[in-house]
Amino acid sequence: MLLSSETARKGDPAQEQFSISELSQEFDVTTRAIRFYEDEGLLEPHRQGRQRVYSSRDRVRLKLILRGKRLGFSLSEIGDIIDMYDSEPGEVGQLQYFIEKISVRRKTLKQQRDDIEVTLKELDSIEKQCRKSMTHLD
Amino acid sequence: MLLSSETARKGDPAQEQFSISELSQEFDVTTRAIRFYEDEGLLEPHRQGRQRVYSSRDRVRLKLILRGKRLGFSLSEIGDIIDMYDSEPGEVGQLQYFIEKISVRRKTLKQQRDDIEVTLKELDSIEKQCRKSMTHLD
DNA sequence: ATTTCCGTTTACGTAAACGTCAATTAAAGC
DNA sequence: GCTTTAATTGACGTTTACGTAAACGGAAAT
Repeated sequence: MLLSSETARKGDPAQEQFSISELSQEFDVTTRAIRFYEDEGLLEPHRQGRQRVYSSRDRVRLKLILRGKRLGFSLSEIGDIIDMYDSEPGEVGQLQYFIEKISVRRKTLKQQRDDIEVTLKELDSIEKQCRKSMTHLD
Repeated sequence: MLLSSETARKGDPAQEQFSISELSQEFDVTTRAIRFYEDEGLLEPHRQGRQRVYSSRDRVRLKLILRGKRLGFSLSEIGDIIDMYDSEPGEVGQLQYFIEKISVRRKTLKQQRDDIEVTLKELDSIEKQCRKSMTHLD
């Protein structure tokens, strides 16, 4: 036994490999979702026969996808953005595109912050009213 | 002419009335959306004949709906929340529900903040690389 | 041999939040 | 009186991001 499948997979840190269920568990997404991202062109893992084998690069891309989602980007926007991580950093047009997207998102986030603050203040006042009327009933 | 329709509508500040298109323009939502909110039970304006007439209270509710949306709540959640603004502040269960929702949203927002920071840092580094390679070509 | 488990493909289903007609009505301006 | 103009109702269409079920394939465990 020169190389178990384990050592073969984990030997070189830059060449780790992952199954779809491993990634599914690690990032708490369904395998269905991961395959869907592939359908949408956001991932293209290797195959061993028919089975998908994900490299650490694929894993990073998945991370980026999920982060993009949390930031509110659509999958197609995420596709554009992720591809830019791979592309030569010389194409200024793409950089511009990226910067614009980010700036729009930033505005949304600020608006959200303001909204949250207002809402929390109102929450406080409602809570106070509530406690007031509760002690009133003692 | 004792009361023009204008003065009748704007006379008492607490009894202002609005048409669907006025609200639509003020808040930059389509009339379709406003009617949809009504279908979902989030608004119930009066009628003059068949036409919808919105009170300033309806207008406030619409504001709350839109803020809720910006905060990422679903329309049904928004419905629950808005109703609480109207309900007696004695029902603790509802308050509890509200507080939980808010706390979940708060977590999401923090996560978004972190994601944004990471992304912006990466953006910076990409930008630097780009400028570097540009000057390199001079 | 067969159950079990993981994975694959294909395809139809779903939920949310409206968009987009089409047909109708009603009011307002000229 | 006639025509814009604003509003209504009803119904079907649309997009995104998957869920879900069916049917099958290979490998491993019993």
